[in-house]
Amino acid sequence: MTRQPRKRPRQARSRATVETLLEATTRVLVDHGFEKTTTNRVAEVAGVSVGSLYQYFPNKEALIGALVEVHFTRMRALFASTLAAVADGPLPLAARALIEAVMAGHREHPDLHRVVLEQLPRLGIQAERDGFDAFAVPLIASYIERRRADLRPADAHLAAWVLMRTLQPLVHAAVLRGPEFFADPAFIDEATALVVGYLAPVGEI
Amino acid sequence: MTRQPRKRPRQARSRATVETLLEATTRVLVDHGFEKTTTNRVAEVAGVSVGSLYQYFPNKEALIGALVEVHFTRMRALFASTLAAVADGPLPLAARALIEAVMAGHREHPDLHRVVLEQLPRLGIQAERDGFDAFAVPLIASYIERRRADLRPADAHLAAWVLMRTLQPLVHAAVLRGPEFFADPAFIDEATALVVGYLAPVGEI
DNA sequence: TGAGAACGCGAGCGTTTACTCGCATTCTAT
DNA sequence: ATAGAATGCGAGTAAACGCTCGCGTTCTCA
Repeated sequence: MTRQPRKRPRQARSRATVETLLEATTRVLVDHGFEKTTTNRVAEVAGVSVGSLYQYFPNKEALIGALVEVHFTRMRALFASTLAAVADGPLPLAARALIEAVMAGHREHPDLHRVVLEQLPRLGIQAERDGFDAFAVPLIASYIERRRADLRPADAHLAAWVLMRTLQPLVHAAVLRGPEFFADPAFIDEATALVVGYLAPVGEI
Repeated sequence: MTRQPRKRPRQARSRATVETLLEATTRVLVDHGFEKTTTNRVAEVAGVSVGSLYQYFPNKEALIGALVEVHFTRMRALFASTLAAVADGPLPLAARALIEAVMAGHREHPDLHRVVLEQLPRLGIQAERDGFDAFAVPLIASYIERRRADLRPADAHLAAWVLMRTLQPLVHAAVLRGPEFFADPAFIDEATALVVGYLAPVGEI
């Protein structure tokens, strides 16, 4: 159940082993899907012994957890820096920039994301995503708070939560739907409209 | 892999068995979670032999699939009838009614939904949800189409898809977050605002 | 250069779990 | 009443898979 490596790699040799194992995990996940991803197969693909695998990853979950951790860490950085950069501009531009940033963060390994995202709940990794929410929601909330006068939502925190729980799956759905859709500018337009329409003061009808 | 029952129950006795098995599946899922739900345990809880279980369900997946099927069937009916009832009224009322209907549909067995929803991808049931989308998206699209003059989206089908992929996870997230949040009227207000803001002509800012 | 730490190995153990099979029991229809 | 269909049984099988353990190899450092 522990997620921490049983042993930290100290020598260059073992750091390379860990690296190779993570790459192999990615490949196996993508090529064979989650079900068929076994520790033995990962080790085999990595050209490493299972025993060595278990020196650095206490269990299978930790292996995939490490991959997920990398993703969320990158997304946190990406999200925070993008928001900081656009926080003072007009809302539509800010929304668009954030959406594009999140999408860019998923464009790198779309097939890996597809497999892992689908299986997130299965892992103890619910916690990881909740962790991302715990990080991002306050950021968005304080953005809304600061512009309270220009925006509709009364409860900034609730609105931020709604946005997270709305955009995240929307982007994921777009990723799952394949690259040609994912890249479609019309999709980004709609996602932006969703955010702006939600935050902006009530329009007509 | 087949999802169809290996044999259809003909006598009252066997129909009762199937019913009992489904109830037991629900209970085991709720009480023990997905991981610990084994066919043997389900049979045991049902007070039925595993052998009998496999007479009517070709595999474990079919067992849970049957449960999911019931849910989606009910949701389709609920969704269609609600939309038909409010299609001619004002948008905010229609949106609210639909959201409330969907939420009502999840209020019945929230703990079951929690377990099953989390694990949907794991099953071959992606298909089931896609089936629901295939059913609901055209309905929404034609609603938008009909009111094209009063609404913003140019591409009705895309807009309908975005709404589906937005609201569904939002409601699910609310379910997962627990009943006290789920019942909160502020949440319904926000979800409604999301839909209305998205569909209505551009507001200010 | 040698001792001890770090690293690597992989056959195989132990457990879990979906699923089968041969036979017993109960129902239906004539 | 009875043949045959439907239903029910549950110990047992087979396969998958996470993970261990004992031992060999390579590195670090004084």
